[in-house]
Order: sequence, then structure tokens, then C-alpha cells
Amino acid sequence: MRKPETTARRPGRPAAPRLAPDTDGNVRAVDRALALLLAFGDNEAALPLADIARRAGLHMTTALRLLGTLEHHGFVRRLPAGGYALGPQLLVLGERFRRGLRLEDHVLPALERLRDESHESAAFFVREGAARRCLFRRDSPQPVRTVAQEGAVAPLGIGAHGRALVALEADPPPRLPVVSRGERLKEVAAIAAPVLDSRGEVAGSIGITMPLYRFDAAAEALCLPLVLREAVALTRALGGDPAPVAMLGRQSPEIAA
Amino acid sequence: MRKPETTARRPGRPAAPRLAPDTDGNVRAVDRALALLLAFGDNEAALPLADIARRAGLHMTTALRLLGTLEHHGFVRRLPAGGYALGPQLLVLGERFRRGLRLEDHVLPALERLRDESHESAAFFVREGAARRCLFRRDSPQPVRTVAQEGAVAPLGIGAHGRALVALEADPPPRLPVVSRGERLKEVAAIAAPVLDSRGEVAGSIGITMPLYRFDAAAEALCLPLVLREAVALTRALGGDPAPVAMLGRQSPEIAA
DNA sequence: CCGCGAATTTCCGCTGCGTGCAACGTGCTT
DNA sequence: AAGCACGTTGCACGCAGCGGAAATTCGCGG
Repeated sequence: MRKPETTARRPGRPAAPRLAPDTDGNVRAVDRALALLLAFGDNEAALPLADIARRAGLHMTTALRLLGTLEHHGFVRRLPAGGYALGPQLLVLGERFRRGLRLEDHVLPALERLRDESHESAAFFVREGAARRCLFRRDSPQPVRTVAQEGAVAPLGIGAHGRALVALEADPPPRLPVVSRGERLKEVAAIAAPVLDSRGEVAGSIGITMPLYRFDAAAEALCLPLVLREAVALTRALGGDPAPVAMLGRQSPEIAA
Repeated sequence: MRKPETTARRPGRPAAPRLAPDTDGNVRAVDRALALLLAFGDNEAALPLADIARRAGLHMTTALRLLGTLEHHGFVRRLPAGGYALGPQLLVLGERFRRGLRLEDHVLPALERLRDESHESAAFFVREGAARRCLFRRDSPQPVRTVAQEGAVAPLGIGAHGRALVALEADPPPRLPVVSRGERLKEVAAIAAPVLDSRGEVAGSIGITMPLYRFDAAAEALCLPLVLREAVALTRALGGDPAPVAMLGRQSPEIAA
């Protein structure tokens, strides 16, 4: 669909403007097969064929054939009771994607320390273009807790993690860790700090999330040092220099008082 | 491709023999796109286009077009340095697959208890046809530990988990938990017990894995009761009757002695 | 600096693959 | 019993996808 500019398009032009990730140039059958996978919602274990076809905007016949191919490779499975569900191969590839980032050896223990010491949920976000994505999460053991899923995306710039990821670029850099109270999500409070890698780049942000009503002075006094401590430790574990993070750390209460 | 048998094939024959999940009847473009995803090995963060095409047995032109479609949906990403890597969408779908099983709310805490009390790795397997698959895993904090990945498959009938999953079908049912020493993997010891759901079916197996040299009498005395305790607790948490598991439990040492 | 080869990407014509229609069985509700 | 929704199969048509050729860049060595 991209019209040729004035100059006749010579084959093999390398400076193709990749700015247009249009829907054309795509392989239709693959487009449709992936749409079938994405037709499964968040909390839907199984869907009948007709529903999947309707959501993807495909004829049942087409959906049936594509699902057959997906099933053959383990990307979906047919349930004995009828209907389709996502397949185990997605788990394998999802884990491989995470492994490619080579972060979890250090991030997971840090998250579990945060959760165990604060009794609240802990999460680690990475920047992804103009957004952020939750890569790892460890849920609070308490019955009332925030809910979020690994893999989910959220905007940059808002929310504690959203601001922590860009904290070092802000002109008056904020004190660390960043604290949010009902900022992006009503009734949710969060504490987050950036983590640096060996090149000094922001590798991600680590923090604690909890219901806002539970975030009183005692919780604040407990959680802020925890998050800062883990952000510094994680930065060091990744081979980075924790100085930029530690320098912006809030005074510990006993010193500031 | 399948030749019509002697009888004229009337459209709409319902008694189709589904026994042949052959490679035909599949949508070729989708087959190839999925082959590209599976071309990424276990520890390969990034691959150049030529490698991917070669592994999938495709011409580079074809691979380029298919990868473009996959990238458009977030199933692969182009790295700034050149080359392709698996994409974040796989993480989202992998999590959705697990969520469809609705197990992790109870399984994850049990695994973390096992890991924290034994200081060894804990894992949960489910049966999948004639094999088993590792659904969840929590790694030991020790520097020398067994390595395995969530999503990996292993055979039934061998290894502690492989035997635990079929323990209740065996004629002389084995004592629980099942113990293996270098059985499937040299140098690896494992302790596992089955977990039942509310229908009395085997929902999976839970257990501990460790280097064989560390599995001495003290470790055995510590880990066996732990595994049995969590298998019973998890069965109860899923609404199942733990009696079949508890009845096969080994006598606790002080009683048996 | 220049030339060679490998890697990547665009264009294009042919053909075989994928699509959707029609038909049919099944199971459930009216 | 009739009606309806769902799942499945076969088939012919049309275009979508395939692969070759060519253009371009990059890396390497002379």
C-alpha cells in the first residue's frame, strides 16, 4: 500500500522506511492463525470453535483448518470435552523468551525477598519502547492483594514503575524509590526504583505493589528501604554501578529526623 | 492428498478417522511460521535470518516474509544489532496457558515451601498423554543444583515424577513418596508424590530434585516427609481426597524403627 | 583502497495452496 | 418433530504465497 515516491522504485532499495509496520506485506494465513491464538482472553480456559472463529473474524471452516495446524505443533490443544485451549508449546517459548534476557537468576530471588519481608506483591518491569512490561512477579501471600500478570503492558511515565524507569532522565530527578498512591490505578499504592546494567543503562525497575488502604506510615517505613536495598543489590548483581540509584535515595528516617 | 477410498466420498462423513494427525491437511504457511518459532534453541537469545531459515528448511525470502508477519504480532522481535529473537507475546500466551489450568494458586506456595525447607529445587509435573511436562519449578538457592526448565517434557514411568504420576495405577502400588537415585538422569536424585483433584484423578506430581551426592540419610529423613506432607495438602487444597496418597505413605522413621 | 562473498531485502510472474461455499451429521432446545 | 447451532468434509476457483533474480550493504582480506 505504500505508494512509490517520485523516483521509480528500484528493486533492492535497502533504505526502506520501516516506519510503516502496516498490515500488508504480511502472510495472510499466518496473520489469521495468530489472531486465533490472541482470541483467547485472559481468564478463558477453553473456547468452542464457533466463538474463536467469530472473535477472529474468520469462517469456521478456515478457523478449523488453522486450529488443526496449530494443534499439530502444540500451540493449541483440543479438550476432550470439546473446544480448544492454548497449548503447552506456548509455555516453552515464553520461557525461552524470558531466558533470552538473562535476568531471572538475580531478579527472582530479589522479588522473593521483597515479598517475604513486606508480605506484599513484588514485580519487575522492563521498558519496551514507549511502554513497560511486567516480566516477573511474585504475589503477596495475603488474601487481599493487587492482581497483575506477568507479560502485561502498562504505560511509561505514570505509576511508580512507570516513573522509576525514566527517573534518571527526568530533569529534577525524583527521590528514590518512587512512590505512587492511586496514581495509575485507584486503590493501589506502589514503590519502585530503577535497576541499572553494566553499561549504565536502565535494565528495569523493581518494586512493591499493595492495596492503598494498607499503605500506612508503618508500611512506608518498612517498604521504602527494602525496595532501595534490592534495587542497589540487583544493579550490583548485574554488574552495574549503583551510585546513581543510591545517590537519589531518600534519607533513612533515623538520619533525616 | 489422501486418495478417495472405493466408496464415493460423500461430503459430511462424520465418522472421520482422526487417528492420523499427519502433516497434511495443515496450512503450509502456518506450518512454516511455527517452524520458525521452534527454530530458536534453548539458550539462543538471538539468531540471524540466515540461520533461522536454514534450520527451518526455508528459503531466506520466505523466512523473511513470515518473520515479518510474526514480528507484526509480537511473536518475534528484531534486535537493533540485527538478527531476530523470540517476542514478548509468547510470554503473555504462555501465562494464559498456565492460568487455564487454574493450578498455580496452590501449587506455587507449596513449591516454595518445599524449596525453602529443603534448600533444594522443587517441581510440579502434569501428565500429558504418554509423557509428562514440568509446569512449575522453583530452583534451589544453592550454587550446585539440578537444572530444568518449566515447560520441558520427560517420559512417564521413569524418574521419581514419572513413576509418581502412574503410582496409583501400578499393580503393587509403590510406597510414597517415590524415590529415584540416578534413575533417569545420572547424578540426580528425586522424591515425588502424586496429587489428586476433586474427581479423584491424578492432577500432577510434586517433588524435590537434588544432586545425587547430596542425597544422604539426613536429606532423605528431611525431604520424604516434606514431599508427602505437601502432596496431601495440595490434594486437599484442590478438593481431592488425600486418603489414597496418605495410605501409601512410608512409615515415619520413629514408628518404623 | 578495492574487490570479493555473504547477508539482507525488494520486485515480480507463475502456480499450487488456501479459501469459502455447499452439504451433511449430530446434539440440543423449542 | 421440527428447528437451530455447531462441527466436519469435499471441491473448484482465484489469488496469495512462493522462490528466483537482482540490487544493495556489510565484512573481510589483499
